[in-house]
Amino acid sequence: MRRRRLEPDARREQILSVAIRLFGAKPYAEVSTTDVAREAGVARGLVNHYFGTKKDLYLEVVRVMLTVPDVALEQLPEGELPERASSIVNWFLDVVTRHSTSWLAATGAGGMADADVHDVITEAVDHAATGVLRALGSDDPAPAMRAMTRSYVGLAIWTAQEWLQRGVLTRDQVHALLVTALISMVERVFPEAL
Amino acid sequence: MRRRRLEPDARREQILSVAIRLFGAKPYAEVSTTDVAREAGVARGLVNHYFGTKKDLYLEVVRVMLTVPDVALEQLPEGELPERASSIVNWFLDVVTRHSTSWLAATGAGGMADADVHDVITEAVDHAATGVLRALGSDDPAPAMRAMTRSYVGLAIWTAQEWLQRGVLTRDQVHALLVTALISMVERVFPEAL
DNA sequence: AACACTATTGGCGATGCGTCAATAGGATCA
DNA sequence: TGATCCTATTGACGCATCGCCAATAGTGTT
Repeated sequence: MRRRRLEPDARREQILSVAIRLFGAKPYAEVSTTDVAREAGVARGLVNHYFGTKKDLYLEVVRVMLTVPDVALEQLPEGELPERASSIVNWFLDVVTRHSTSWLAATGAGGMADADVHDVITEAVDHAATGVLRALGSDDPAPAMRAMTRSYVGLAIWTAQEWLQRGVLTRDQVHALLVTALISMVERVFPEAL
Repeated sequence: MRRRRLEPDARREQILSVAIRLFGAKPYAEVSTTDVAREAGVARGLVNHYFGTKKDLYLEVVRVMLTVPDVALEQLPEGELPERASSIVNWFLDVVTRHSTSWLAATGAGGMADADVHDVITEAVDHAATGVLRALGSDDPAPAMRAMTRSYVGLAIWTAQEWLQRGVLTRDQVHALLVTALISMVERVFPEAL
């Protein structure tokens, strides 16, 4: 058996891409490190060598899955609340649509839901909440306001899953629901909560 | 070793209660069938005999965890929308508070998030959505309306977790957020979505 | 007291994971 | 070009868990 020797970065990247594909297609428990190694054309021990434990590898995969280019977040329209809400929701739906499969795998069924994974997802949600708050013009919100925004992001995630997995709602309906919910939250809840 | 012989129902019940306790305290992967058997004072093979595979046992556990006495759902106040919304939210928060640990384990971190488990949770969410819709006086809603209500239940679950795990929000704030969101949804989204 | 029914046991085989000493690819240098 | 060194890579060992099934032993019945 002829073996090929790669730069550590390249090998790591290759194994990671295989893992992303497999964990995106099947749930955690149904993907063995043997599978990853075989598809990468590599000994199983090498996977452990680069990523430590299997859970560590999965955490890396989830991190990549949830990492999202937030360039678009920097250049949001200046208009009134409805315009800003609409555009941030559109941005979110675009992201989810583009990475739908891996995104569903990371947040919904197919994951692992252990404590560490939960932390990674929580961090991503918090990041998204920051983006939403910034889009609303609030750069340094009160803790309660930030917490409620995290809940809103949860609604967005949940609704996106409902949309993509069940197919009952149209994108326009999802958009309307999320925009309305966001505006209502800002107008009716935030003023009283602070 | 003296062994005790029980009625199948009793033995099954006993093992199940042990499993509920363990799966409520530790995530799926960290609970072995050996643990369950040991704590139940029983051979490991017996667990398989009564519940089949480990996942089957876990599914049974999640079902029990999510099963909720919906007697209170039958007798909801007759008042206007705000009153009805407030009482259904209160009912939900009461349930979550009472079964908080097992409830968090079933819906959030600590679970397994495989496809079958996801189905069980989805079913429970759908059941809760039915309750909400009934509280709103809608017994046979359009599919889109039902789907949006499922999303709302998702918001409620997410917010409850935010509340119980992070402790940033107070119960009153959670209540206000959920009631407002529900009313907004009914008033602003449902009329246009149908 | 002997029997029959079946709840219960304990061990077998398979699979997956983490680790580590041994191996060999390939760049460097004489 | 051929010897040498560094380290990327391998393969196997030990351990844990799981599903399965034939053997065993409670317990009510005759």
